Amino acid sequence: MQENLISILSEAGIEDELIQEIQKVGFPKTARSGELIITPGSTSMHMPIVLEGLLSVVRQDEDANEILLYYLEGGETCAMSLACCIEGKRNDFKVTAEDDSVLWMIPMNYMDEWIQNYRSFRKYVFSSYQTRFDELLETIDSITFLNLYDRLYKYLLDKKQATKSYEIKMSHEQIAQHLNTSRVVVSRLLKQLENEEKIELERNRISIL
Amino acid sequence: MQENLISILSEAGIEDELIQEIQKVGFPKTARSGELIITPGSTSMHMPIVLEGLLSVVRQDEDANEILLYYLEGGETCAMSLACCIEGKRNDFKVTAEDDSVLWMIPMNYMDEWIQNYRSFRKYVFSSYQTRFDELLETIDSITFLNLYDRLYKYLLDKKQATKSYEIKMSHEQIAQHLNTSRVVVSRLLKQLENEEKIELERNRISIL
DNA sequence: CATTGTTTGTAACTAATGTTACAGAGTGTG
DNA sequence: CACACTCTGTAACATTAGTTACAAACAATG
Repeated sequence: MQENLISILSEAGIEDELIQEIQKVGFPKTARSGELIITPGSTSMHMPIVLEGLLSVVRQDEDANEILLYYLEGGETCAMSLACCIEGKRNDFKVTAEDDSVLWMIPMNYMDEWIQNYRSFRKYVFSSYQTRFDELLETIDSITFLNLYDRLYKYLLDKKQATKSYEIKMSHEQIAQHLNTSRVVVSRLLKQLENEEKIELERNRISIL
Repeated sequence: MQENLISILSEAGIEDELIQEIQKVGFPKTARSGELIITPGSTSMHMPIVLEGLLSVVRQDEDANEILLYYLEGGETCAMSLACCIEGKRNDFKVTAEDDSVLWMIPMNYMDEWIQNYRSFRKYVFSSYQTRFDELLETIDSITFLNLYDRLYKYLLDKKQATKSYEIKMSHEQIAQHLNTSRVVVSRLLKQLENEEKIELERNRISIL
């Protein structure tokens, strides 16, 4: 686990001195698949870096309707937590473990200092922001320019890439939530995808062909 | 114009030394209402700061469908240009003057140095990023959770706030483009808003009541 | 293996949004 | 004022997505 952290940080260009500090002040956190990591309305005191597994970041409205914003994969961090903390704002999103995952939690109060003192960390944080920004734009593209059929298929392909597995283990209901639509609609379109031989359907499992 | 720049920057907490440098290496640019400032596919060599007026930032897909992402008002800057430049990527959005506007253009090659040397500038850039991030999220909320009627009304109220005028001088066609829908649909819903006495319609003009 | 809860399939219907077509009103210009 | 052009209103229709309702398949558990 520690090796994982070190390799991730040094690959991101973080210098040894800072890596040691991150090891010292941070701590690991494991989450089982499905576990809620950040809830809307809370205030983040830690910035999580994903060491293993996969997290989903989901936006919610007042009526608890949801939409998937993006995934966080190994090596990535939650720029939004950072922003939330710097500005002292509440989280208005929720983060869930999509797989069994391991995170490295860094207390927020070190952030400002490190951003100031370490060029490499600055770069890491900036580039995280930028990546998230790009992904938000891609999400906007999907909801704006695609119909639900294409959005669903793209969703499946994205998930395939994020999990590096052609098998998606989810119920139609769960998918419907990520796309902010209803289960019946998802079932209908999935069946259509199956008829067109793009996927195969089983209970709690979708195979991408 | 210069006074405007100085007051904006010092209000953002930028120190005098840097303000002077920004004045020295930058230059003003005026744009008439409707003028295109950044086109998709181009590479930005300058970061624009809005001194006067109002810019719109619009996302486009391959078929030239569009959606408004957010406005840039006085004092704000285009974080996306910055990101584009740092990563050397193409712009995949377009920026248009919504009113007659004045910008201060800063050559990109100073950015890295200033971010490194000036705490205040770092903060300014970070906070710009954060503001844009929040606005993207709000845009996602609107597209995802609102029906077109509510989205349109929110669009009008947002525009009212951005221009500080209860009169919106646009054709239905222009509004339809910002919302990625058709003119006929916008006309239909505007008429409904008028019947409910929330707005008044004239040619090329909508009054918010 | 009976019971319960979850998941999926499907039909029938409703609502929202998009499209096509056309008329009439307003504006600018020679 | 005649003409061309843009903008708006509206009807009729098509398509997409959302809803309700129900049955059957499957899984977990005692």
